[in-house]
Amino acid sequence: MKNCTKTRLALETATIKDIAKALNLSTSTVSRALRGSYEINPETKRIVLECAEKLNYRPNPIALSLKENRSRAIGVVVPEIDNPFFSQAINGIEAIAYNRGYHVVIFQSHESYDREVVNIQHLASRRVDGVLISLSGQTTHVEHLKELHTKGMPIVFFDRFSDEINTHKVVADNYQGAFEGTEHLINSGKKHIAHLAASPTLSITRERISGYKAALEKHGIPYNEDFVKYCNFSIEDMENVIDELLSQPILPEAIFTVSDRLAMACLKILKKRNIRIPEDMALMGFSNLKVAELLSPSFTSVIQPALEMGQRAAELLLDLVEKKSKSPAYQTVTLPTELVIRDSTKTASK
Amino acid sequence: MKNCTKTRLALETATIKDIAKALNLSTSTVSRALRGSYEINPETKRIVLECAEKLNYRPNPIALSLKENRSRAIGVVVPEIDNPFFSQAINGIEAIAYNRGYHVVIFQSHESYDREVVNIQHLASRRVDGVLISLSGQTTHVEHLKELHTKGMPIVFFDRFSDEINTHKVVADNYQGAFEGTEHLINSGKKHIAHLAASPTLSITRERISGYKAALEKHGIPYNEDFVKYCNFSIEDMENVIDELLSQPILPEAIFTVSDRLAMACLKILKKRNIRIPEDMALMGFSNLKVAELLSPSFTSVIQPALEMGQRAAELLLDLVEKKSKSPAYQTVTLPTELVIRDSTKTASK
DNA sequence: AACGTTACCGACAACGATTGCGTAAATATT
DNA sequence: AATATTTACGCAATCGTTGTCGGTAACGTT
Repeated sequence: MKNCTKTRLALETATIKDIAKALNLSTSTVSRALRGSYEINPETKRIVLECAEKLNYRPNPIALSLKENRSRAIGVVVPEIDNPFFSQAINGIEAIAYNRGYHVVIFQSHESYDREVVNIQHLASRRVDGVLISLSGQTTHVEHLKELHTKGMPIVFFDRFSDEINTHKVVADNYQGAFEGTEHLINSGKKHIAHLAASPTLSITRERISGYKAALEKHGIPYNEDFVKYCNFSIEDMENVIDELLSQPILPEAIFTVSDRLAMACLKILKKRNIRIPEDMALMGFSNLKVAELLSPSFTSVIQPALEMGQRAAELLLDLVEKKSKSPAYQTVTLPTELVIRDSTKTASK
Repeated sequence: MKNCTKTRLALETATIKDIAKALNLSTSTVSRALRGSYEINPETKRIVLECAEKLNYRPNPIALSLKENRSRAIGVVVPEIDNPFFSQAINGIEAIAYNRGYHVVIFQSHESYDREVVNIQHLASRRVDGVLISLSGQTTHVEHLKELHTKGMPIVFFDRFSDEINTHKVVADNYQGAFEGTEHLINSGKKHIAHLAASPTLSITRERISGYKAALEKHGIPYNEDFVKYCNFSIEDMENVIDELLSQPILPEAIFTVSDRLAMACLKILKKRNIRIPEDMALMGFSNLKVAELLSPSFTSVIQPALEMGQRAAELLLDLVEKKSKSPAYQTVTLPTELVIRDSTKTASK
């Protein structure tokens, strides 16, 4: 009967015990009443519900997590939040997670392998129910993930994956996107087409180069490896590589960049050098910039469905998390890209 | 001695109990050994540490959370992740949280009051240790936050705050930024300057309008309320409002937009109408777009230190979280903005 | 009247970790 | 030698919740 006024450090929330005490019931009964168990008197239920309402009772998810050995949270590891592609993907992830009752815990690898490993360790010890990850540009081996995966942690890759782990993957059709993009440049009359690639260790890089090569081959244009430049993600490195490309004996007529940041760096340097786009040099990108059409000149892009990729990946992950049956029917979802042609590749010989 | 092979649903992780069993010790001893308690035999410690290492023991943060009534996670509520300002801010938040041992749980309000309320409820029941929030454009009252706050939940506002809650706030110097921006337009020879504002309920909106008015007043330009337009955040609404502004009897010579999305929408519409920038109309924004300089024309902006705002806010929040003393010396941190002048406001009469 | 059914509810253990308290043995003190 | 102290560890409670088991009524059945 005595109302205990315990002062906790943080916010005090009513527990099932408080309700039990107030109503002179056992915690078991209260628990069952709250979950609507059939073996509780409807009248008792009513009273319990009423009291719970009055005390503003909220079940403690931490206690539940401990009991059920699940956290109802998923971890997301991306190279950089502040990158339109990833922030759009996270938007999609959050949407799905949200209405399936999960929370999203964010980690950034900053394109660093070491950070990625630490992130994974955190996620593991955090007991998230599953992991969505897009690999860092530095990542060449995935033992850290493999260990987690064999231990039973559901993992789904999106965009940047590794073949060494057999699980769901959600990717854009990088090959086709690069093929169409390159073909568009070719159809615009360009023969010397450079390809500014990201880290050579990434799956997306390889796929896009394949598409690029295939388009060249289809149109009988010889492949020139001097026209393909890789770079990691530091600003200086990007600018150096681009400078290097533009200082070659044979200047390309077109540059196909495969990331937003590369595209921006490239545009900046070209402008600085007073190279006219698209007259002197056509430019296009694998881009998720919403402002692409407002750039100067408006930017031709192969657009990836970032939001949808996030959604699909989250759905697949949560299916894995909630699936009791160990059905390893792992699939690779390939989403179509879209080529949007704008001014940066407009052919002069119109 | 018997090695129990319990098969849990998810990943099996060694617990303190497993170590105790393997070493024929009590869990208390193991626990103390792991924390390096002075009252444990150094030799015993060694053995325990060794065994923990071998079993790849990781303390269960959920169990700790339950015991200590804290989660070592902070909740972040933003209107939209996929918005450069907020993704940059989250970047800063994640950086600080990361190296202070906290995790970041993300929520989006999508500029909806209802979503924001639900988010707050989730955060509360999730038992995060603190909340960082930037209010939604629809939010006019903050009872949901006030309740949480009076219950003891540390809350720190960044960018969009409410005066009704007495706590730390981290904001950009919106007044000064708007003042300088407006003055720049005036100095460029413009007299009819429109101000495209966000939701009138937001603190940032009021502050910026104040700065705008003050600049007008300083230069003896009468305030014309037809030149100030508010809009919420739906694309249609934005375009309607802009269309409306551009269809007035007196066309402004310059538009000062106060968000990235508004600036983009505005730029788009002006281009569609073949209104030349800056000849027919100067344009500038309160922007965090990294590509602002690459837009067509390059975009004059008042830049907010988004990353730093996130960092400062996270620091203040974690200080609150970890502070034992209830010292309500709440402060409002105002970070300076920076006016970057580019082509979109270049004066023709140079 | 004796038994079996239901309906309803409580005690207890468990999830993983920490901690106050107790206590045995080993050592030190007188 | 008797006592006091230290060393090193175990027991049990705790955090909030749920599952298992069990129990007690009230009722119906023979």
